[in-house]
Amino acid sequence: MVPQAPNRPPRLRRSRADIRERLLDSALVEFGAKGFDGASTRAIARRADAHQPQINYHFASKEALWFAAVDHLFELFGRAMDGIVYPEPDDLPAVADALAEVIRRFVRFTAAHPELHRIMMHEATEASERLTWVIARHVRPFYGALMGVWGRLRAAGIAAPIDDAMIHHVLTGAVSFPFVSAPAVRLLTGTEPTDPAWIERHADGVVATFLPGL
Amino acid sequence: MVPQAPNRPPRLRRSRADIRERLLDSALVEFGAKGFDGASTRAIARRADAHQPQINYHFASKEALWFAAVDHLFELFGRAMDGIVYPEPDDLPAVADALAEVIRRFVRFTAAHPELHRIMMHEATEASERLTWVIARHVRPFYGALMGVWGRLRAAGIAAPIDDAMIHHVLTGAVSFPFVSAPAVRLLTGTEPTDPAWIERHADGVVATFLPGL
DNA sequence: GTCTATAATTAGATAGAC
DNA sequence: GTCTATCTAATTATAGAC
Repeated sequence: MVPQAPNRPPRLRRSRADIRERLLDSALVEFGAKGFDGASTRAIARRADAHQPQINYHFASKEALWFAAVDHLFELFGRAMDGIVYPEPDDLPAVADALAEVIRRFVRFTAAHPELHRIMMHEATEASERLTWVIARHVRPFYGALMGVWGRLRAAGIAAPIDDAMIHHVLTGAVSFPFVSAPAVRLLTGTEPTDPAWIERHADGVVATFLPGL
Repeated sequence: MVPQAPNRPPRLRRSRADIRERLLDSALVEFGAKGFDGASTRAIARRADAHQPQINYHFASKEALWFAAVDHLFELFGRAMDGIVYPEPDDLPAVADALAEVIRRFVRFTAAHPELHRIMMHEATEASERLTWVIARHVRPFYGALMGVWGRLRAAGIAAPIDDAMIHHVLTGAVSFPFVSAPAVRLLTGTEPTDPAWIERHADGVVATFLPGL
């Protein structure tokens, strides 16, 4: 019974203050690529250059890590919408301009952070506590804001003829699917959805299509 | 050493000729809800009222089951498009009518079989052999057909101003996202995406939005 | 707080009785 | 072809040295 095996590799200690943030970023990529069940905590830790048990140390569980990572990402999304000026509801052309700006920022954010809607897509295919939580906490505010103006924009002939109850998901699908499916876009079209010109063309197209009366 | 334990449950034999098809249908639901990695062969077998090893008997592996199930589903999709009359390419109004009919059938099929684009979404978030295979085998033909007419419809002022390289994914996202995310739609809007009236309103909205010059 | 070791569970696949 | 039992590997989580 030797107290220390002779050829055990030396214990490397990699102390870093930002390990929590690195784990959050890594979790977003892995959850976005594989979904909650498909992603493994080992892969998340490896990508963050950490050890698997550190996830249970810095977060309570795999699920707690998921909630923290999604909170973090929606915080970034909210920040991307900062500074939008919401005009008087009766000034419909100004409302349309503001919505166009929201759509453009939505496109750019989704291009920069495809993980958000990748995770939403993975989750939205099946009812779950995680889905209920993310919708109540993060999605409903944006849905409510769009509901408040879409009907009036349609009546004024500015917005495309899509039902109020459907516009949120139709618009979200049109905006985010090319970035969520970026690997498929590359295979199918040979174009690069992270190219800035690609992103702006996509934003122009979506705005012109969904707000044709602008 | 008793040759037969006394209280072992009796061996129930459930022989069914349609077990292969039941496994395919079950696999589509489970792969659609959880993705390839998240779905378990035990859950797939349970839903088909079969035993887990029967998957390895009737199919070579979990992956072979995935390929067979996706092949089966795209076969149904192709059948849903049967009978579409493709007019002369120069008769643009007739081409637009045909495309509108394709979109309507696409909407109805996705409503009836949300598993197809659920599986596509799960797969498209990460490059893989499965993604490469399904795009080359099943997606590219439809992409090619749309490419052939979209530019001319745009030039004629019939189609919405979306780039040729983007229209496939923008349209697919707009059509399928509400059905792929049906659990989210129910939570967020309180409406039911499988309701026939809902489906037709969605089809009308997408056709009018993407083919405004019709 | 980081690390090794491992417990407890579950995964896909296989062997062989029936 | 169906079924029970089981193998091997991978999973999340925990215990305890450092």
